[in-house]
Amino acid sequence: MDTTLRSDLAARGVAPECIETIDLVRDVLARVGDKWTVLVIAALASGPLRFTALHEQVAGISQRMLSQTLRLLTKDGLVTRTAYAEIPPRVEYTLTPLGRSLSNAVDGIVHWVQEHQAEVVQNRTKFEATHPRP
Amino acid sequence: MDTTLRSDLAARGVAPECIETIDLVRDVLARVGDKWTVLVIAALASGPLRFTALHEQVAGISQRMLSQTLRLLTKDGLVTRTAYAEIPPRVEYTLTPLGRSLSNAVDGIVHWVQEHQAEVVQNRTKFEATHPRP
DNA sequence: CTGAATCCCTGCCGATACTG
DNA sequence: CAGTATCGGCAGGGATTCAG
Repeated sequence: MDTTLRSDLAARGVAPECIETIDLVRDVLARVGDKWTVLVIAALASGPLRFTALHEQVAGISQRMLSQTLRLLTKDGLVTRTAYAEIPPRVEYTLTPLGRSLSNAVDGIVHWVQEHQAEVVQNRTKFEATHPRP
Repeated sequence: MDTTLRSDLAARGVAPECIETIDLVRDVLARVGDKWTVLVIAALASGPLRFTALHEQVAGISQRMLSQTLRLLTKDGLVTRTAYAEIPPRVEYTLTPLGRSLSNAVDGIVHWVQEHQAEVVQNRTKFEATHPRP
């Protein structure tokens, strides 16, 4: 846990419950900002999927990362894991209502990108043109 | 640039312009999900600030990271950098309209956290209780 | 099929020191 | 004041192997 920021904020008299919120905001942003989480959520948005299906649907993800991502999502209550006692085993992952609501919040950023994509790309190329990196 | 995902998506026939958007969505999410960007944007939301003021306002950030973060934000056109030819030098950073619009989009996630904070925390503790990690 | 465990490499980021 | 340069730790994540 990032103790540094917490103590820095506390040192300047920020209210504890406010620090908690700031901490969780950063935590959630880091989570949705990681390499795979949003892709997994997006894949689950259209309905429940089992492990292998997810592995196929989310392009390029490794088993390790899929497993880890799903465990974290399950832990936060964004995804439910249902294991059926069969042979071979079958496990289904489903987006919870909480997970859907987060997905909707993330959609806000997706829409922002869709609206401002051209502008950002243009800014980048213009910046590189005026700021030569030798 | 994550070539892997791009080729994986291309291999299954996803439209090129759609891949570009997906790429930029991940890029923006990774940016706002990094350790400092949102804090810097939040600090600039209330008005222009110079380098040192930002360094004091954003708790715990190093000069290196502040400088780097500001350069990336400037490159994308989210922040403008204005240097005054004085001694000692003075540089002001200001959020652009584009930066403000992104800030608003991120607010959606902040609100989500504020609404569902308790639920997430509760889910986590419950998960740890039912999933003992020796 | 659904993972967990291990190895290893890369890149992020903090600390420190230096410049115009 | 406003940065850049350099070094080093360490955590994210990919490939592979093992297990239930």
